[in-house]
Amino acid sequence: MSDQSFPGGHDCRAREIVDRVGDKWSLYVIATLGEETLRFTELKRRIDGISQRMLTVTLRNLERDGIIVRTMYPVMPPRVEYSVTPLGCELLGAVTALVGWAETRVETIEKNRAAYDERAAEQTEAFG
Amino acid sequence: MSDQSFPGGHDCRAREIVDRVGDKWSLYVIATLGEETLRFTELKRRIDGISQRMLTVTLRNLERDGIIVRTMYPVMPPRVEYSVTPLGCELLGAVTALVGWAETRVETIEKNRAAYDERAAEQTEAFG
DNA sequence: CGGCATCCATGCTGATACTG
DNA sequence: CAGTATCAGCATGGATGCCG
Repeated sequence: MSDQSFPGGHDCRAREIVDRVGDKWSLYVIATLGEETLRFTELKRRIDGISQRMLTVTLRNLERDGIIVRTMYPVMPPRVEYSVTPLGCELLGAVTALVGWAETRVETIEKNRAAYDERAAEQTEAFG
Repeated sequence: MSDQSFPGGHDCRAREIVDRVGDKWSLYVIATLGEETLRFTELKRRIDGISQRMLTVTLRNLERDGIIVRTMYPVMPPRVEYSVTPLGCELLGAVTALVGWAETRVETIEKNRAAYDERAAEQTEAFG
């Protein structure tokens, strides 16, 4: 129990990092930039559904963590490129594993959910 | 672009699953139950900081997905045990990888953040 | 193009109180 | 012990408008 730093919950700093990486958009930004360096607008186009604001916020946070790097070219119109750092590349592996798992298990989980909901409905029907 | 189901964002069902698993407490519940089967109160005690409500909510969601299983013994006082399913065990690997990465990189990331903030402060100082 | 500032809706979350 | 119910606060996130 003492050699496991995670479940015990002592290292809340790791906790914070996982929260950050696991927030609504970070995984997608990381995965998308993991393929190739992209400009802001192109990135936004690829992560469909993300708002400009959230892309900006997510990018800033990841940049601050050193997971991605922002390269600005002082030209008009502005040209800004984002790419993953070596640190971000490490993370990419874990992210891919997690997302890969989710994708292969989508069907199973949706089936589980449907079954669960059905059982719940039966309960309501019987007692509600 | 067509063979990558994740960054393209077509499979929003996987998206939903990742969101669920990546929410505030799920990772911790999964990781903690990954070690051993536990009762509600003991689980709450181990995941320090979680409220009773959030533990219940998180547990229900994970149970619905089939990631954990709930076993209730109809006795007084009530005895309920939670454990991970085989499906949850699969996830455990990815979770462990992600959290493991976060733990080994805590120092690096905090250093990155500090450096970033310092640069930001310099900017403010110079132009603000 | 690549942002930032503002406003506002949503909902996640925690605190509290109550139950079988 | 293992919850449920309710309420309130705050963070998250979207929409809009403006700027270099």
